[in-house]
Amino acid sequence: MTNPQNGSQRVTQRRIAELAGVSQSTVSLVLNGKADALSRIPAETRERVLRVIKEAEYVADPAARRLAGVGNRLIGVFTYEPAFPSASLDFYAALLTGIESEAEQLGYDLLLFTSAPVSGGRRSLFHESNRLRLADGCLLLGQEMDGSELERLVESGFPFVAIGRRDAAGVPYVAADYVTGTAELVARSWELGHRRVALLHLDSTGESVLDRRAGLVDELARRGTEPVLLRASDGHDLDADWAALRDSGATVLFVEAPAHALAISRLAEAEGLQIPRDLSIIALADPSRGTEIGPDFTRLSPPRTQLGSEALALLGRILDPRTEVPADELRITLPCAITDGATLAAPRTETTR
Amino acid sequence: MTNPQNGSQRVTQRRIAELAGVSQSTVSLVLNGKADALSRIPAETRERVLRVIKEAEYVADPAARRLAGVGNRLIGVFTYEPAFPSASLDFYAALLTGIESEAEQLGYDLLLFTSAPVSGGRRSLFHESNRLRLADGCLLLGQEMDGSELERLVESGFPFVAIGRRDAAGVPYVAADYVTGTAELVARSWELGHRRVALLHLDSTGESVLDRRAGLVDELARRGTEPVLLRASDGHDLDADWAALRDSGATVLFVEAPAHALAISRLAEAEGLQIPRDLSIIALADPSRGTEIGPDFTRLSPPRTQLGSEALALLGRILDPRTEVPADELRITLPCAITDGATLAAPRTETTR
DNA sequence: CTGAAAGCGCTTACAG
DNA sequence: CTGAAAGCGCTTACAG
Repeated sequence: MTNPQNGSQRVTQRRIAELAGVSQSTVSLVLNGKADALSRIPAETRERVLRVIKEAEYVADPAARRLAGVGNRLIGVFTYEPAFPSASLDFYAALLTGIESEAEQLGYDLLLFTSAPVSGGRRSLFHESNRLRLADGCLLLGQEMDGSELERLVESGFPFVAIGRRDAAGVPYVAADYVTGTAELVARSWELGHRRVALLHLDSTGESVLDRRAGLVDELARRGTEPVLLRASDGHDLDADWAALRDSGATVLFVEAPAHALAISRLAEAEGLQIPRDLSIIALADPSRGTEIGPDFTRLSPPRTQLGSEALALLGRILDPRTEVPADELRITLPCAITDGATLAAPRTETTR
Repeated sequence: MTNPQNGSQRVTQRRIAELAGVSQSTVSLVLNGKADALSRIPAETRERVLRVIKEAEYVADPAARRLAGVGNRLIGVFTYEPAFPSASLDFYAALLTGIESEAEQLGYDLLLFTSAPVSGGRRSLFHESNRLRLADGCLLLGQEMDGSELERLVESGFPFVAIGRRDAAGVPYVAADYVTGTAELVARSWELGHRRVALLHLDSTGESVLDRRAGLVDELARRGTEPVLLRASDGHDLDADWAALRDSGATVLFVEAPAHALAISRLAEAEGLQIPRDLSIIALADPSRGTEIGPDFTRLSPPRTQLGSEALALLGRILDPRTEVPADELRITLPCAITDGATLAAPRTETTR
């Protein structure tokens, strides 16, 4: 079998140079020369070189280019969790759709860091920083990212953009505005008469989790009250979740994970409650496509595809030597849509406002 | 913004060498040396170097390694159609799941060629051959591949594996056995009493399409008959498909694309037919997850995740300098499962065998 | 036991 | 107008 060591007889610039009767540097110039340098090469020579390049089907070795100091139009994509197993696919698929289409637009290839050792279900960024460097820049995807790791990446000067808001200083990102979206849903509930609001949030200190919680808590605070239940849950102890919920006397329940919302709604119905007549439930993300069919949740719909494409577009601008991206454009926040579903209605006990 | 030209002050082997008080080549040796070369370096020196490497968080530049002639544990993934738009996602997702998990196992990163110009809905492989070379080897995914392009790739010596059977000489692949799977479904229909068999196949000369058709035609031939309808259709003119089907008098219809099967079943029901009482329908692939809910088709279930992981495993073996893959192991065929659904039953008109 | 040196294929000042 | 040369950061014979 061919081995990668000796790429058969790879066509190089030197070979092209021989064939065209010029020096290797002239070949390189014809390929990459800036306009002013190029203009000094007679059109005839240039065309001859180009013709030979075409005939020989020559293409520059990207590793050599990279080593010589130029970009390769290669964007790294680092996912903190494996992307394709169906569990995560629904989270990543829409992001990747946006990233891929933008990559096509901008002429970038994508480097997926799939080799990074997974410990505790998550990939470690810096064990992989070597591979990172193969790319011109990198996109970071994941619910939670280590702040000090991010700061170290910033410091290293390696160009990157995170998807999702990040506290760490100097981190460029494209994020959904969960605060406003959640607050808006709280406001809608309030207007329907809900006063007892509960939140089941993910057991994580990721910024997006904090944002959704802050959106809810702050909006209630503005109206002079606070949630009757704020509970971190990974959805593994549904009975405990349900008990806590019932004790709280909440009339509307916000649940961060759609699958979790579905499970809770099943539990509620098993106890004879009707949704939304007896209990309103709001999900803070779109359900995954592969999920069991459940109620059509009233919910937050983050613009995932757009997050992906905008993140790559931003990275593209950062990488473009011709543009200097103003600091205030390094952090982009996109509005979060609200999808009207069938699980939010006026509370039974407080219909009389 | 930092530009990729000057990786800030990247730590290099030279720097490590200075810090450890050894030469740069010793650093490299400690990092990559074969056992016998290494054994000549005193354990003390080795440990000192390793300690400095760790402290300085040094990682080798992959571009330089690649240029110096070693692999980068980088596998290219070339999809003839964009992978993530939801239309193709269901085709690619399972493959990518298998590929990703195997990549993790083997310690490979994945290079997605997303920049290749798309013309006529398909990417051109050789316009991209440059980028191909960045990877140690490449996986080719797509329904249809240009035979001469494949042969050229074989000839170039670049290591690759196609997913799906390919006629072109010398092409290593991992494929599902559509012939046997389809034949088995024909046999089942036959045993139920079906004698008038129709096939609506994709309008493509891709090997997998030909295989499914051959499986059906040959199995019928073995039983001394032939299909009453063999129709290429891309599903755009359903009425014509339906008319042809009705004229054929078929009692069982094989449809290659699940979405197409769904559309036809709708049409049949609209005309008052019951499935499978009045017409059996068999799909030759699993429906995509995102699709509308339809009948639970009796169908072929190609082992897509396994195809992905086996393809990468095979490529891994091809790339491994320590192993020589025997020629007869360069083409792997995996059995195609059959999923019992609710759309195959004995024909009404021929229940009396 | 360890280092100096060549070479991988490029790009880019710098000479002529 | 075009070429020789240095350099990118590595690996790997080859000297000592």
